[in-house]
Amino acid sequence: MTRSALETAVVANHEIFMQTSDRIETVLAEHGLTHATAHALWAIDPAEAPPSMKELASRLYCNAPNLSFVVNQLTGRGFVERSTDPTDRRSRVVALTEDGRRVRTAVIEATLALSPFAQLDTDDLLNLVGLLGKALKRTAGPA
Amino acid sequence: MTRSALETAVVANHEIFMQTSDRIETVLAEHGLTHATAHALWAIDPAEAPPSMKELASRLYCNAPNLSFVVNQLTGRGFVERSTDPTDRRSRVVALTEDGRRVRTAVIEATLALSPFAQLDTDDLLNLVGLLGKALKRTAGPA
DNA sequence: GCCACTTACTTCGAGGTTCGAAGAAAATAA
DNA sequence: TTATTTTCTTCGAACCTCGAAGTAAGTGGC
Repeated sequence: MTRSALETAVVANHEIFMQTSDRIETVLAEHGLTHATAHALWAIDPAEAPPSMKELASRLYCNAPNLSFVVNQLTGRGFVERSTDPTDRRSRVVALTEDGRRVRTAVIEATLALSPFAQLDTDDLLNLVGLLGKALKRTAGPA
Repeated sequence: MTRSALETAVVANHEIFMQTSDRIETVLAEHGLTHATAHALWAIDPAEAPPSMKELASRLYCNAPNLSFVVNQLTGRGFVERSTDPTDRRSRVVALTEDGRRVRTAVIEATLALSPFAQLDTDDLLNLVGLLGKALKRTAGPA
């Protein structure tokens, strides 16, 4: 029996992720980042309101203690700053510094350049984005 | 400026991988596996000749010491067996045990069932497989 | 206002994972 | 035979992740 289309897709998605992670390692190291810290940095969109720790942990699929550890490292590097949310003083919001914005942009650009997806032409990319979005949409159930 | 199709695709690829990893955690734990050991188990196809440690490390994008550690765990669980390659006695080949084959199948089935891709219909899946394969093919350069 | 409860986060300590360096064993080549 | 290369393992350090416990702040009942 030959491998199903579903299995092939899952394996290919995994493989593309692993290849991308592997290739950006050098770039991350140049900025003093690891995969965990780079992922967190990426997840903070400077165009949006700074997320709380809780929100960020959910985006990264990690728990609160782990996120505290990661954000401490980013703070130490001067890439993010914590502050207390004035509307709920239990919450800490995490905002990019100017350095953080710069490094985040550099990491994203390097990742896009090294991704296997960079080889696809515009039509294929749009097609792909549609399919990946469809897969994610169906399972995103609002809470 | 809005996000490019390339960036959207890369983010979606990452997100699908994270969601899948997150969802199979319970199943892996039931079999005494972690992500690292499950990935290694998956990478050993019982239909092919057992890979050497070197070959397996390359598939997993990890280095030799790390793979030794992971294979030790799988060996402890009784899922794989090491033996010396008779054609090159420096090499150790890693083969699935009967238990290993059974658990590998269970892990793959659970993963496929929980993957966001499971929501796509056959046409979309075939289309997706074509696009992912295209992205991988162009960058696979033979060493 | 006071008290119990819940929520958001941090610290701590343990365990899991990854990796570079060094070393053992076997193949290769001169 | 001897030097070199290849494959793998062990060791030790650093990093990552998580459960448990603790702190601070919001919420609701009275």
